[in-house]
Amino acid sequence: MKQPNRITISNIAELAGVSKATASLVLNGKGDEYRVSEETQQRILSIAEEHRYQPSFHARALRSSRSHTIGLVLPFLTQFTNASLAKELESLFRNAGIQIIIACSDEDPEQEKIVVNNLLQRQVDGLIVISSNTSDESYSKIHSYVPVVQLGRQIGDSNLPLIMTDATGATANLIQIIAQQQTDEVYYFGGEPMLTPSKQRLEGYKQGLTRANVSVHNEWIRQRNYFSYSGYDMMEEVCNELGRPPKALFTASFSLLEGVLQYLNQNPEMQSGLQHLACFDDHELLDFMPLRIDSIAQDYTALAFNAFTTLMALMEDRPLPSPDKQTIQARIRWRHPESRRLSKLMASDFLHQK
Amino acid sequence: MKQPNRITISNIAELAGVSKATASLVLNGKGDEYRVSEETQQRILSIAEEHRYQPSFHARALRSSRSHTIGLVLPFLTQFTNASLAKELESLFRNAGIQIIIACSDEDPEQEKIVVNNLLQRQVDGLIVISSNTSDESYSKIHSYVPVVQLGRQIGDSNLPLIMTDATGATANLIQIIAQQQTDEVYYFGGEPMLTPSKQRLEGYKQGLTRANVSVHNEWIRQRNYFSYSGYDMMEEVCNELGRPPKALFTASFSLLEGVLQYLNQNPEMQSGLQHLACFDDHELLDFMPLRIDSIAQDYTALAFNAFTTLMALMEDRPLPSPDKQTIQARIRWRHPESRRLSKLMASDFLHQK
DNA sequence: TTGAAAGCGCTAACAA
DNA sequence: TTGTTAGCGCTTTCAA
Repeated sequence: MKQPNRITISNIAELAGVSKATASLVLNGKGDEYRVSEETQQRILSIAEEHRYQPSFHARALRSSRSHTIGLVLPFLTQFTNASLAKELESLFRNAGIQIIIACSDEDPEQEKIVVNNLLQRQVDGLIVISSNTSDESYSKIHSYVPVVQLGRQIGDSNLPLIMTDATGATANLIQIIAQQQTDEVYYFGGEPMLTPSKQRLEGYKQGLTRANVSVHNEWIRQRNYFSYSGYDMMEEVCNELGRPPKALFTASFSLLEGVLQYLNQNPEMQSGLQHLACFDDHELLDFMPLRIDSIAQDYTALAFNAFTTLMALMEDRPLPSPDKQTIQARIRWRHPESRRLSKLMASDFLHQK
Repeated sequence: MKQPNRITISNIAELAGVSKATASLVLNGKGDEYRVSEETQQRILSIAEEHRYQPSFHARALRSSRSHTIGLVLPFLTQFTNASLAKELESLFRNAGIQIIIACSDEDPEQEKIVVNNLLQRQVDGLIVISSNTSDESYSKIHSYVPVVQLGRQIGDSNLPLIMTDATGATANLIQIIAQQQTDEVYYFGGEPMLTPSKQRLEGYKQGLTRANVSVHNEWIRQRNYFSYSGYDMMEEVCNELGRPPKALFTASFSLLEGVLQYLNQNPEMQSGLQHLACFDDHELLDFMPLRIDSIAQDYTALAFNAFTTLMALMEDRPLPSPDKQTIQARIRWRHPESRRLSKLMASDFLHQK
């Protein structure tokens, strides 16, 4: 399967009776700048069009050491959050003439190293990472020659540019409302405790309880990893311990919620008594669930857009349009009728105070 | 943001006191073949390792006109089906040393043309397309120099290699069981009628009705496009016409089902009377829905794997491992208790006949 | 057993 | 206003 005889800039130049250099200038829109005569320009352009000239990407990349390609590293493409971010980014960068290469780490730091290396070998001009690492050591090195932007998750306490959701704030607001209704107990199921989003969500949970005057019980807090089976396992564990389901439960991710739902589906007797179920991240289908699950919806468009502008600025050596660390507000989707009522109440209280 | 002084093969050669050519040979594992002395080989290899030599991707691509990159064109990354396929393909190709570039067409043939052009410009070595086109004209041309594999959807009656789900068979089986329970009416909501999967699903629907001795009523069949709002609109339309919901309804995609569910959520009075709801494509969350929705689960792993082996064979000019057109069986997820009972009955009948 | 040299397609100094 | 030239980093004859 061999390439057809690609038409090169030399061919075009020859056909137009000019030199490669002139052709290159014109084809790159620098014709006027270098004062190539209008007539020559037209000739070159029309010949190029006629022959459907397409500059060779790799030649250009080799020459200019810019590949017009960036890498996006993420754990799983099948997680709705990641797919949404990828989709938004893909379209933003494509419109800017930049291809984005998606690489999956499967939430595995080793794998992540491999795929990042791969991307660097391809001379990506920039990197957006939703990292599974807890140390930014390697990324800091990389950042010294290829800009790196952290999206959605902070790697340890990295100083690299970061765009993420205000998880603490949103979680605190959500938990506060739930804890006001369910002062006896509010359980928390989380993923890898070392990941920054986990810390923030847990912090938000604690703040929420405190604001509702409910003291934090450590036995309410369970953390494992973000795979859905962990949600299942933790739910099973708690239900067995209590001999009943928890009265209120917040899961720090949608995947964990799926595990919990699976458990409930297999053990329907555990559904009654579970008064409040809520989770971080949102899905349209939650609107049609019998359980009224409150959820936190991240703003993918804003997250992607800010990551885009930040990386573009870095790649073009422009000053950053906004601070290094950017926090995007999330929106809480109230589905539980009582939660909805209370949240409205609180909002109006807030207005009155003003 | 400039690249660090990349270490090139010339550097390595110089440090090892050999020529670029020798270094290249050794670094590409052709040392023995060309009988480079063991000692020289070791020297070159260890120096390369020490300096973490990484060959320049673009130089190599320029020289060999193979980019070790393939393109994957799909409508939306946020659709679970596409994300699942992309994920499987990404890992298969990565393990084979090939990067995959994902490009979204947003289900728009014009956009698709643009992104495909983009990919070709990057000299992808192959193309996997989940196309929104109805004519394979341009792909046929492309296929003459870059192999193209159709995945999940056939473009018109294209002869290009094709891997897809046996939608007709699965849909027929599903509909047959439903129609046996609900002989009065079984509605069908579909997407773009010109797309092959639409035709196959509709064909399966008709076969299923026929097998159940229910005659096809054209007013049961509505087709628009695959966006979820169309599901909503069609549902609204039918409910208004009938003054009640249809007794049984099959949607040709998950997205259409979402629209239907949204309508039902906003018009809860229309939920009673809707005895059977089923759809093409599956989602874990359906297990937790109050409505027992039967669904058809495609086998993403098999689809991706076959697309992978087929494209690899084409790229390496090997004979195809399997026929040009490959059909993958789907699995029906019975959730409605009566459907489940009937389907088991039928399976055992089938065994008895044997 | 190794090296010299050509060239993939492109851009950008520098000349003319 | 346009052309000449020198590489970017690599592979691959061909020659030694």
